[in-house]
Amino acid sequence: MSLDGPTMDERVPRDFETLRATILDRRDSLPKRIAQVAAYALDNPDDIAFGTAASIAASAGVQPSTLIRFAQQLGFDGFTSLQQVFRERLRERNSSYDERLQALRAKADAGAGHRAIFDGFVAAASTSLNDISRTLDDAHLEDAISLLAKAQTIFVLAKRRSYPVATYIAYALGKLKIRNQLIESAAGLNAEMVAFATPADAVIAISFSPYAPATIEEARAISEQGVPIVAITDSSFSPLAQFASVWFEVAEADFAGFRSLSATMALAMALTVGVGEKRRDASRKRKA
Amino acid sequence: MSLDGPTMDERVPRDFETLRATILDRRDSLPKRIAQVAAYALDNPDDIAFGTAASIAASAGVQPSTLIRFAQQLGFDGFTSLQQVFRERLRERNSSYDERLQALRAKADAGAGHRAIFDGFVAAASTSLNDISRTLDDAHLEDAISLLAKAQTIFVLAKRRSYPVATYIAYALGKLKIRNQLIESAAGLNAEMVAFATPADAVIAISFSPYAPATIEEARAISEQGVPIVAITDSSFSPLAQFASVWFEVAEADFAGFRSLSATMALAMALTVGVGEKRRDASRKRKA
DNA sequence: TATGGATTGGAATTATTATTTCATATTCCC
DNA sequence: GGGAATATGAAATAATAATTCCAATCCATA
Repeated sequence: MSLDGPTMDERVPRDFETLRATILDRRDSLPKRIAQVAAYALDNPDDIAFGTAASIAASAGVQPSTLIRFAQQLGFDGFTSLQQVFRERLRERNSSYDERLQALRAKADAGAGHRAIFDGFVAAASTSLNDISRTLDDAHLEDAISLLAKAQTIFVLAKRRSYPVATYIAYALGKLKIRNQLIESAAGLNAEMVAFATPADAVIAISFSPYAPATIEEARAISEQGVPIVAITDSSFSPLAQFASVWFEVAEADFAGFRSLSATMALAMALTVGVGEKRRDASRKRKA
Repeated sequence: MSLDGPTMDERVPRDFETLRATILDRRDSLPKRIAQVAAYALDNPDDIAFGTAASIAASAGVQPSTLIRFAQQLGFDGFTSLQQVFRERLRERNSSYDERLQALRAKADAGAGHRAIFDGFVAAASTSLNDISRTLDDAHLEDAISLLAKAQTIFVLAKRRSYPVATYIAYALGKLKIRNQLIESAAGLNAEMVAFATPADAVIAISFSPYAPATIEEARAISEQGVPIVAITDSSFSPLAQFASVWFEVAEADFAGFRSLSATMALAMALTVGVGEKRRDASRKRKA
């Protein structure tokens, strides 16, 4: 019999991800009942965090002592210390993304490698998504969709940083068979393209500070032709807000000098698919 | 003296928001020590969720019995049932986005309005971000960045759904003053553009199932010229994975038939900014 | 400033929960 | 198939934590 139990080189997992990896790693070499607990733990981490040894054991279909053996097998000295890891995970996850973002920025500045940069962009995106789901006004969304659903052609207007959103909108509208026109012209004919729009059409315009002058200029021109505009921008002082029939304020978090686009993307997709649905409903009604 | 204590009309708060409101409402009419607990509870909800009566009491600077009185004051029959509310809050917040996404899809299908569509896209984006932070391989990230940092010109290759990502990469590389070339040509000269690439350059190629044939064809051609490729795609069966020196598997959640781009975007930005940093470091070293 | 009621602190008590122990069952190897 | 090593179940035990109780204190009011 070799010296088993908590030997020196066996590191106790301190965070959930390490724990998860350890469990997955040993999964096959674990005894049946212990493996049963392991599977349950990974499937129901919340239960482990909050339950008592007895209640968890019952849910997992084992004895409380098996739970403790499972914990010891992993190097913890009891169920309680294993549970700490599951609780810490909830705390972490729940700690506001803003705080995490702060920490990540500091980390990246300190030169903590490229993973930190990646984490920063993920955090920025998550923060932006959280913000927009809190602040988006349902009524505006309805208004914008109604307005766009009535349009003969939807013009899509955005440059520079916002341009990727415009291309995705154009792609999605195309897939939904909704007539649309991305305002970009290699031949420098934007002004002429804009001139084709009529009040029966509509525009989705996207621009964030510092507002691309071309976007603003084209938005002004097009609004003067009486074409309704749905704008996505970042503040009520935005020049776009003045020309717009409906406008959305989207605050994207930034990291390393680049703003996230995730909130804008989500909104853009909701508008696009919303228009698609509205049109389907309308044409169904017309037939009936 | 009126009938105090747990009277009939005094509803016990079952969820955190109601509880919060109740506390805020009564804040002024509470005895000093109880108010002290109330303030602590709202400031440190996580501690209440996880701590023991004794530990929380110590942190809040009161006796354990005061905690229980606080709970009873609010209509609970003891500290334990008050604690349940704080725990439930963590569970809720943390309930996997996957489940929420399921629920939202059902809701949207049932025609629950456009807000449901929007929520669905937000949830899809969040799910994708969670997934990628779990699965991204740090070593691949390092490899890809080193490879791209050495390139004279970075070619960016993506069509259709992935095209927005390509435009954002091109924008960001441009802002960082890194020479790059987006492979898109209104004049149909893509093949010629591709032919200019040499082994001293590098490619970022992005394609998801169903893989745009043009992307695959161009990736093949360019890899045959000996140009190293960093690929972002969705499975190891992807044709892109074959041509790539380094490739990333990104699983984007979809909603209403459109996949999120948020994870891909985050990865793309990390690559871009990572390359920028690496180059700055390298040029600093050369000077020293 | 005296008095009654409300509030608080701290220890005693009770309840709950984790852990240990030991008998029994299972598995693996010779 | 026999026997050792390992795994499991169930109850006993130890530890921990919630609750209660009572004396001391505070505070408003007459």
